[in-house]
Amino acid sequence: MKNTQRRAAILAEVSASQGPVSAEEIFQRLQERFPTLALSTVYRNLERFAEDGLVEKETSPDGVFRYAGKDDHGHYLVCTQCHSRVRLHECPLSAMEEKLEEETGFSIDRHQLTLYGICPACKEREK
Amino acid sequence: MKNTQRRAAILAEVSASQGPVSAEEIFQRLQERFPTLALSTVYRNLERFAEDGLVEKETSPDGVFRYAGKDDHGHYLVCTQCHSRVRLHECPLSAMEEKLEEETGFSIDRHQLTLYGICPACKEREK
DNA sequence: TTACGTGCAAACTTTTTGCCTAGAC
DNA sequence: GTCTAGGCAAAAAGTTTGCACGTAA
Repeated sequence: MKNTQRRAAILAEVSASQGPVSAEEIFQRLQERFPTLALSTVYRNLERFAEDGLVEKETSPDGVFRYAGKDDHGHYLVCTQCHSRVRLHECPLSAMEEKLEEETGFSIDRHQLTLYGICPACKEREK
Repeated sequence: MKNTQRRAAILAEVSASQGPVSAEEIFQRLQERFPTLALSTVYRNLERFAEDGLVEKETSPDGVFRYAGKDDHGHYLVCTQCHSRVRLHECPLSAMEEKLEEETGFSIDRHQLTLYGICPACKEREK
């Protein structure tokens, strides 16, 4: 895998992100630094990273693929209106994972959890 | 909500399915009974059912929307090597969501949870 | 110099929308 | 008879692919 500026920037952007990001989002963020960057390049690289296990590819509830750094273990509560996010400190899954490993035979090493809702500010604004 | 043959058939098809089904899948299954059925009708109805809480809309790991009976809320366990997936019927979050709503002031209405690990077959192969 | 990476445009897939007719109430 | 539902076709939105050129090794 060759080391190009764009490739490095894309990976850095995923890693620096809090929570999963879409190809489009990364594309936007890199527009300034790389005005000629193509969206297809972002897709191709993300796909490659996912294959090589550098990032995790997942589908978010809006139906678009999002990518997350493997070391990103935080869970978020994100507002579906203003996209603000709150990081959660608790994770209810560690207990469950052990039971699931027994039941399924998988070795579980990671999970991705994001909750969606409407934040207090947006609820207020709606009235 | 009017009661039409097609609408009833679509809902019945979701309910009869074990696990989530896509619009396309339902469309295929109803082709024989309703040769003139349009795919857009399937989409419109599924969307409507989801809004009214009759079915649950979810994104499966391949990126397409799938719909499941309301009582069939589930999550996926996916193998990071061969990408095989198992669907789980357990969800530890319903209990947690209520607590989080209190703590954060958000109204939580959905969540996305996927677990990653290595499946039994891949573990075997690794040896 | 060779092969991999990238931009651009076009293709593809899945989902949504508009418009007009058909059918439920 | 009125108003919702549905068929058809086209449009959107997201993602992938082919090709020619650029660039890392």
